[in-house]
Amino acid sequence: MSCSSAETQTFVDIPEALRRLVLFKGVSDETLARFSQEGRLFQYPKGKLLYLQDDEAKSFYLIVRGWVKLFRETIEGTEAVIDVLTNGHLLGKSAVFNNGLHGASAECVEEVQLISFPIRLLKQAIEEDPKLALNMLTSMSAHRRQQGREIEHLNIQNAPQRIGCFLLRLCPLNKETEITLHLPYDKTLIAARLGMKPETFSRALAKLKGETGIHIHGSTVKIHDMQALVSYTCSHCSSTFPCEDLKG
Amino acid sequence: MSCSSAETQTFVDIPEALRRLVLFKGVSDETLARFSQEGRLFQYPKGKLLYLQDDEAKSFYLIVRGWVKLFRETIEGTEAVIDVLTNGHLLGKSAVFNNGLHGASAECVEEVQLISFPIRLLKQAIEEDPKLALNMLTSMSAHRRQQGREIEHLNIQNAPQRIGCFLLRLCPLNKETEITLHLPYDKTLIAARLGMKPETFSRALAKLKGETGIHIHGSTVKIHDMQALVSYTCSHCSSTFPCEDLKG
DNA sequence: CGAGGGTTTGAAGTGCATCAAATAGTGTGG
DNA sequence: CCACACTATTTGATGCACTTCAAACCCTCG
Repeated sequence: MSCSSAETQTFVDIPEALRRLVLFKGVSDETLARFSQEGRLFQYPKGKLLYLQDDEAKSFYLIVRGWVKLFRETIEGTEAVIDVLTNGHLLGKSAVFNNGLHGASAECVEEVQLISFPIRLLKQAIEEDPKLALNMLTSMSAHRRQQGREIEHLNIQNAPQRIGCFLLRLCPLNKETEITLHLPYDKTLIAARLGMKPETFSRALAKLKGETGIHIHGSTVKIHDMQALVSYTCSHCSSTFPCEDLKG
Repeated sequence: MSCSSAETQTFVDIPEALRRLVLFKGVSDETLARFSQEGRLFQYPKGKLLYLQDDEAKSFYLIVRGWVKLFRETIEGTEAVIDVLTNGHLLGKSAVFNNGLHGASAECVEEVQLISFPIRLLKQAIEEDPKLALNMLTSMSAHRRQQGREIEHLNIQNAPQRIGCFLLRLCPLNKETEITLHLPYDKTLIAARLGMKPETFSRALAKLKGETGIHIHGSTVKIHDMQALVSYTCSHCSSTFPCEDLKG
């Protein structure tokens, strides 16, 4: 396994990490063992490019720690951020159905630990293990629904509402009381993720603050009236509040 | 099979129609026969609602003729058009992975002929026939890529460019010479499909005309310089021109 | 012919982008 | 611990794109 720049290896229980994934739920021990055996842990610094759009996909990855940005860019250099992924998310697996090519580029947003697996294992396992194929279908379907919501958001939510929606998806669902949370990555990236400019993000966040009484200090957000945030944000969306989340 | 309003039955070769679908490629004759046997042809008038978002899905559908609008709406009544489908497209199948609920509403845009199949057949067949599961994965994956492109378009293309992209996807790829085509459904609906208002569509189309030399008369579009259209449109997109299409 | 929906046009407003500059925050070396 | 460099974030001023509201036009169909 040849790898370019600054990466170190630490201990991670790969079989255990795999077992926790929805994608591998109910999958045969043999299959799991094969993945475990060929999985390799890496650590990459901020800025490390994992792969480029249209690269041939040799591996797919499970993120163990840190954030990875998925993006595509036009000839003119404009960049569209597709998604930003972290712990427990899988990366690059859909190349299996894309002629073996990556559909987007992936870059580490900060120091990242991930496990890489040969993508041929996945391709093979999907064909041989029907359970894995079903899991893949479930996960892909959830992803599709999520994308559908995003298309809708871009169409009918304004900037402050898109931010509200982003914040709500960070909230733990159980507690009723005041919620404090931290923005998971920097505001510029959140802005790009939501399809807006940093300046717009800043102003929209200020507006959201005024409209819903949330409190912001740096990357800390305090929500004391969840209901106000939900009603301001979700009125312009066809989904009802606790929107499903997705991993894998 | 109970059905509400004005529908009539005509002859359609259901086994043949199924065989043409990518989704059923390589699927066992037995499975195909089961679907054929339970498939029912219907004809619905313009405006007919096939199902509503969050309805329990009893059937999925294969469109034989006509156009069907897929949409979702907010509590406040704003409508987002997800997609508009026609001949050879399947409708409602993803409910299998959505707890048996439809993820969007579906309405006939004009007189429509379609074949309905019990969705339980599909659910069952996916679990029993690995080939069908794989086909489903392939088709879902293509759909996901398409959605990805749409998210990108909403982010980085302007209105005239989105229309240009829409037109390009209607063009046959072989011929080099002048292309004449007809808008497949009315402009108001195209506008909604592209995430803009009818007025914007009208003005943006006029602008596109000025920029690329296309000619428009009613619903007829003449493109004499394909290259001009491609370069105006696709410069703000991360995909290169002949974007893949998808059915099923 | 007249009604009604689809389409276009005009005038005015809103939201987001852009450009420019100030401010806050972070990490570095001294 | 401070000064500097550099980046992230905010703020202000201005412009463009798309929307909104209103009205005209056009086409089809009864």
